[in-house]
Amino acid sequence: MYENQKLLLMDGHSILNRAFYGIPDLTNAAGVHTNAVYGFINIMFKLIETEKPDYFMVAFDVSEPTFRHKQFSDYKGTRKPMQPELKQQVPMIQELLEAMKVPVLKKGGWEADDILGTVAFAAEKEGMMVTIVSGDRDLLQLCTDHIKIALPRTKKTGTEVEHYFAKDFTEKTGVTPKEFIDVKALMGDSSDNIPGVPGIGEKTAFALIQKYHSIDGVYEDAPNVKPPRASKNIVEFWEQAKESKWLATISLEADIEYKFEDATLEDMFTKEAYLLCKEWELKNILGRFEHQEVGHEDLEASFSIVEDGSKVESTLKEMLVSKVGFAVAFDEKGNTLGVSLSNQRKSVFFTKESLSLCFLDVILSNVNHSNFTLIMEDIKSTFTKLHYDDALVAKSLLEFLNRHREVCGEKGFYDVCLGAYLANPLISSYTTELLAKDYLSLMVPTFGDKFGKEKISLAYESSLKDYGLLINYDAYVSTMVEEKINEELTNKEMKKLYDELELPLLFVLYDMEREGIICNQKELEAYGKELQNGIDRLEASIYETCKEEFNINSPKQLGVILFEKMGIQGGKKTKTGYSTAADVLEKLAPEYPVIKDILEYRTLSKLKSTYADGLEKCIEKDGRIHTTFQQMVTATGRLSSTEPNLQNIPMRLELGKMIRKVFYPKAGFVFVDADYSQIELRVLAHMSKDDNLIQAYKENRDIHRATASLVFHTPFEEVTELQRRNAKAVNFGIVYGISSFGLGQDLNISRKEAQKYIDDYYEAYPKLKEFLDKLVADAKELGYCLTIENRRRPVPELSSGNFMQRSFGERIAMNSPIQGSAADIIKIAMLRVHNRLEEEHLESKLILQVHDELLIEAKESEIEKVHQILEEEMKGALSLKVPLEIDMHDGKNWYDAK
DNA sequence: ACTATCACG
DNA sequence: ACGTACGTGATAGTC
Repeated sequence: MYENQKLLLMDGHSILNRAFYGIPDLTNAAGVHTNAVYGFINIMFKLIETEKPDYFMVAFDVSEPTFRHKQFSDYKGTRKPMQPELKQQVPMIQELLEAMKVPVLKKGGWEADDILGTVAFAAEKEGMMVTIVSGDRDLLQLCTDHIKIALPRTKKTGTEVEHYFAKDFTEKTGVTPKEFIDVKALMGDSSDNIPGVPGIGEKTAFALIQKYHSIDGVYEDAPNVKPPRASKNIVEFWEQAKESKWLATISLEADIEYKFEDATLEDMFTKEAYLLCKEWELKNILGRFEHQEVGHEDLEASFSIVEDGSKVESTLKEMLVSKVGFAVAFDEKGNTLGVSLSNQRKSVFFTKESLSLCFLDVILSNVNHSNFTLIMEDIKSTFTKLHYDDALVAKSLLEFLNRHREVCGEKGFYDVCLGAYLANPLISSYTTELLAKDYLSLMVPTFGDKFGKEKISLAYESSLKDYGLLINYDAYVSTMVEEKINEELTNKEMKKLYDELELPLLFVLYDMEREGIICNQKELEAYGKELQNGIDRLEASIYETCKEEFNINSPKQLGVILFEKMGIQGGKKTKTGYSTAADVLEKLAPEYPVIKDILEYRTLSKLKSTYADGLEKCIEKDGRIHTTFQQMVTATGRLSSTEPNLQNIPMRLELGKMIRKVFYPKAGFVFVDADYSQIELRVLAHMSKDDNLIQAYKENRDIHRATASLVFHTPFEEVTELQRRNAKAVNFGIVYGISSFGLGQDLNISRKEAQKYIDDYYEAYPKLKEFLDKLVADAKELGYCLTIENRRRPVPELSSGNFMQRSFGERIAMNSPIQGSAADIIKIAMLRVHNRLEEEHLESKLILQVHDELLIEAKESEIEKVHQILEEEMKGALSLKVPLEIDMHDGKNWYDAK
């Protein structure tokens, strides 16, 4: 009666264990650890989706000794006792499974293995196909032609599952699953306390069983068994071998009661299970309940696709009566494939064929500056490419945003991703799926779900229905999520940050990206050639000294040459080999001249590959480089710059700094570069209210010298260069969330000396310690830290049980408010500078931001005004307890302007 | 895809 | 006793 039905069995403890170690610690608001439960359920759903079983059960051990292992106090042999965080989750998962009406099989005196074996073989006898999911390879002895063992492996890229039928197992190991028991009887297994036969390891055990097929076979032919060690021991330890086999054998006759009828998957999504998931805040899993309860059918029925251009206008009129969600679809080349709008009740995808030139203007005239909700994720990638991108709609969209920014900046336009970033900046990408899951508990299909690895353009051509569905989801989710995010930002008192800073800044960044910066290709090439000469020279010299040619860029090869072949002492080991990092090598340089060459080689090849060659590839047809400023990447609120990164152009060393000469303004213009002077320390002075620090800045003293004077009890005028340098390092350290080890490492002094510096520092600035301690204490209590402008960063590391993680959290709690407040300040300045340039109708443009620095391409006739604007808006961005100072220079290129 | 290294603030 | 400075991105080598 069960012919061809499918049974899925899970090894409860083993999968729970996998999940626990594979998934970072998660807790709900009450502090209950949930990572293992969460991971377990995900693996479970994944297997249910792929295996599509008719019946499903989970087996657990009972944590009391079983009769097979009764001689040992711990039921799992020599394994360490379970961590409390994991142990707590055993009853939790069982409760959840029971709530989902999944039979939980457990029985005192039997291991989960035995239960799985017993049920699997009984099911096989009834004609079923069985899949057993476990993290434990011991189960492999159970696989047959109808019983499959699935071993999930948690990788960073997701969970992958290995499948074994009997033939797969035999192919891989050369023995049958049954024979594998005999292999274990010979080799033993310390984690299961199976002694095995001394002197027989894995290799020998497999070889013997491949030949003899059983331990009895080996025993009977003992005199001829090789190696001699095995020949002798199989006789001498024969009783132990038999005992081991018994221990290794999974019973197929466990005394367990079950009914397949109780194991149907019909009603897993019960109210009880829903409430448990809610209590444990397993939001991701809650989405599946919604999926079940609401059903996608109803929602997707409200989605449609318009292909006929003549229907566009009338459809729009129908839809644009209230706020709409908006999403643009691009193919892999950046061509526009269509646009979706959603007013929550209806979502419509307009294909590219249906779109008219004035699509957005049509919207505009109809909505009369109504609200827009955008998933900017889809749009931002085209920001930079815009200048040469012909894509009709993308261009008009951006022009639309650009032209109507005053509307957009107030209440007409909402970037849900940007909002979600402010609410939680730790997320790696703000996709529709994620927003839907987090804010709507709605599971939406991804492109990968529908099309796998297919190209986007092909998906559009071949299956418009499914493709349009995805984009309709984007639009639908954006409009649904906007309300939630708005509410969240209001609760967190971040609406001002969003409305008045981040959203308006989006347009400033867009303008900066579009403006770009001239980069002279010929000069860059010439610079690259110079570097290449140096590289060739150094390469030859290094090969000669080492008497061998090797890849100097390979840390692995370099490590072997230096620390093995040349026998250089002091090689610090890393996970993979020797460290060849610059700070390690530098300490060895005086003794070995070749190391100096290697370091110089490194410097030159870095400049060549990343800057000379790398930047050249980024020069666009207009002769300019258009970076992308990422607004939703950093945890602290800073911007980042990609493709290329223009925020890490060399500066510290002269040779590298020369690259800046290839960046220059257009004819009739000059660069004006202004950077804040020690903005982070000034922020610290302000936030900590430390009188000495404030005083020093009010008097506009050399802060590092002043610090040295206080720390080393030396009159200000008599501070030595070394003292100043050390004090500077301490100042930096404070901003980073100081540790004596880190400071010691940086200054190359002992940890003890470093600690003394820190103690003296805190004595010099007494309120600082108090303040930094409070930052940590507050962050521990709240779970997050805040900047001056109420920008928030959660610090989950602070509640970690791991010392290292927790210490990291403490440093984050000290650093993020400082770094983040500095980011707040320069963002305010950018906005104000940009607005001033526009209001005063200047042709000068803000083109770059480098964390504490702004670069303006200024018209020669406007230099004075630009100076004034930078001066006023940067200094006046916020009013702190200390003045904000800037350094400002003009130049005919970026080098000269610094 | 991950690691080591190094460029910037 | 633990083993570290904070925040980024690009490249080359290795698996």
